[in-house]
Amino acid sequence: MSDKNGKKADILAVAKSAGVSASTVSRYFNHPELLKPNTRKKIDRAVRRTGYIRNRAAQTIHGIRSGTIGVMVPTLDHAIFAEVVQAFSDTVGEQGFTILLASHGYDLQREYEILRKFLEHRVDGVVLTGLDHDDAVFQLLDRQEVPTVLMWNYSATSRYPSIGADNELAGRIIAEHVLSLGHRDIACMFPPTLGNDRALARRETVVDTLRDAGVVVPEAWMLETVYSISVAKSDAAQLFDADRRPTALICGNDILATGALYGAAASGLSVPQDVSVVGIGDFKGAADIEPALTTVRLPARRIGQEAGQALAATIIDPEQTAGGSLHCRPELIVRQSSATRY
Amino acid sequence: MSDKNGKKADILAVAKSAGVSASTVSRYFNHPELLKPNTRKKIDRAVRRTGYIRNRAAQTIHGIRSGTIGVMVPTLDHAIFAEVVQAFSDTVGEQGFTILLASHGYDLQREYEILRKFLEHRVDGVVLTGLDHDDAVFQLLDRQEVPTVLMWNYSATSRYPSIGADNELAGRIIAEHVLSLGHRDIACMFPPTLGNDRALARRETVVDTLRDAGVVVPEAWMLETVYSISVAKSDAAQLFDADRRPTALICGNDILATGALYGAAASGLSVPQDVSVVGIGDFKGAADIEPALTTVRLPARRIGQEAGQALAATIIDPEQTAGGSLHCRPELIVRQSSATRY
DNA sequence: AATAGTTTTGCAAATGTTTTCATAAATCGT
DNA sequence: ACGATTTATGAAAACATTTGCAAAACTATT
Repeated sequence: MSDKNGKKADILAVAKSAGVSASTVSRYFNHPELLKPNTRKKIDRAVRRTGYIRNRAAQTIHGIRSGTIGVMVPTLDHAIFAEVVQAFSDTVGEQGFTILLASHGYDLQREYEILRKFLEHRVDGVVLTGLDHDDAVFQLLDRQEVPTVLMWNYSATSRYPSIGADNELAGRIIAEHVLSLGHRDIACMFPPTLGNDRALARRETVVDTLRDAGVVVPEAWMLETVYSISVAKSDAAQLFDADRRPTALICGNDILATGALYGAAASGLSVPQDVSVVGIGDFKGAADIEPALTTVRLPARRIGQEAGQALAATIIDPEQTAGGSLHCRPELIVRQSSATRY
Repeated sequence: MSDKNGKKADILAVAKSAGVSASTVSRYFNHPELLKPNTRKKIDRAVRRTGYIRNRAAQTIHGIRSGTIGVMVPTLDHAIFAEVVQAFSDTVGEQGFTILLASHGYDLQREYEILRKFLEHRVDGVVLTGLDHDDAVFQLLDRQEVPTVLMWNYSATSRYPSIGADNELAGRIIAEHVLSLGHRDIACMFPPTLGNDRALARRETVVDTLRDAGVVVPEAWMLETVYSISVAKSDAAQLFDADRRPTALICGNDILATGALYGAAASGLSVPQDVSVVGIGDFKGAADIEPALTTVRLPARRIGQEAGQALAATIIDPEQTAGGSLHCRPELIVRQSSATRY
């Protein structure tokens, strides 16, 4: 069925099989309108016959775009990042890009190494998660002049265009919500903030907002809990079983909040009557849990799309679309897990 | 600080800057042991000075491996796939591979297109999710002779090495568990099976196993529910609110089961006293929900690792490790959501 | 100091494509 | 049927590397 069954077909094999030159075959793919319909047909058949597949590596060394975008996330194990990546990938996929994906596990040194790998592959652009990165990372990006967007977080003053939610705002929103319900005895549960600027931003703002309202969170109520429902559950249960307990618990993300909800149940407390529990994120399922979780929505899907849109645009026309950061505003979603202190 | 600040540095710029030839620089990267320590040092400095980053595209056209692996999943929005991908990526990352990731959204035609893209990028290997794929996909793989593994599902007779769990077995295990508890009035809730061989395999086997035990599931109890906690919740609630209701509900995955648990609560039923609910998957959080979910564990993490291991091995030494499928056995995890019919 | 052997380096060809430029073929008006 | 345009094709250079081979630079041995 196929010519030259031995080695894999290259453009020359196709040319030979079609009785034309390599240049013509190249044009067949890149500028088909320049070919006579008849030649086009001949080449078409030859391509089929030989099973030829274009070699992007060979194109790339001509300075042609590689058609890849490097995407870096801390981990895919958090549904929220998976969602962002999915949306991003779909969006740029429509424009013909394929993503190179890697996760650094909150290790900034690894992030640098992976970025180098991306650049070795001559990605047309890169997306990093969050605003804070090793200085070496930024230097590398500067030097290589590769289109970059920082996604997930937003800051007007970020070093590269940032597209995402303002996590400080998210923290403020949820803190103000809890305060507005009259709570004064408030505990916090946040993930470790090392190498995680999102979590850090949220925590700081929550604490600040509470303090500005005259509420200080006692040391013992300032929980640092790893990203895990079961750990959050037991940490929360322990908190609730203590002599004195808070009337509200602000969690750094919905996973912790979910665990906290279970923890409350395990301690025999009912939410929101005995204690209010709130999260940040509006992860999938937050609406469905019992009781439905009050939280701040970080629009993951939209962020992924906007980031994809923006990066693809910059890659395709570097002049035009340089620079714009975009804020995907977080939004308070009040459900059943929070109520007025009574 | 850097020479030739204009254009991006290539190997020749480094060579010039170090006062050696391009070949020597190439060897510096590929066979450093062939260089004199002194030359090595000179080149080292020149690389730093010029900010040179190797161009894998240019290497790839010499038949050198591209260092990429194409990974195709239906979607990243299911935590379980995200988990597999994460494990896979980490595993092959250790061997220096970066993954090209794409999702086809259960559209087999798109899968073919994406596979072509992968091949254009000259991936060193590809991973597909599940056993069933368009014939064109298999033909392409055959023809291009690219190392391939099918992950997530296992079958001894798969067309390419498959590494994953036997979904039929998973279905049988959970069905037998429910039967063993004495249930006879059993409902099923499965996702749409179009383009989803995993779900199909599970459903078929569940139904068969029940029938073999003399239990037939009435039409009205055979729910087809999209992958969504909230939809599952309302579907389950509707099921439970009917005149006659089952004493057990077998769900095709843990997301549906989670929804069903909420649905039961909404209908005022307690699990497992009034009704047993079981899932398949053992997704993260299945252990933590109230009541903790009885399910069949599909070892996602392990599957990703094993698949990565196997594929990397085949790529690095194609002769040695051709072919081995591997079964990551599913395992019944009995928790609180199932109990003897009473 | 000269020879043989070994290690290190450079030259040039090769890799699979795109693209510029030149040429051949087709089309057109007369 | 003729030259003038226009259109379609091919030859060769370019891209950033690697690699086989040969030359050059060392070492060791006498």
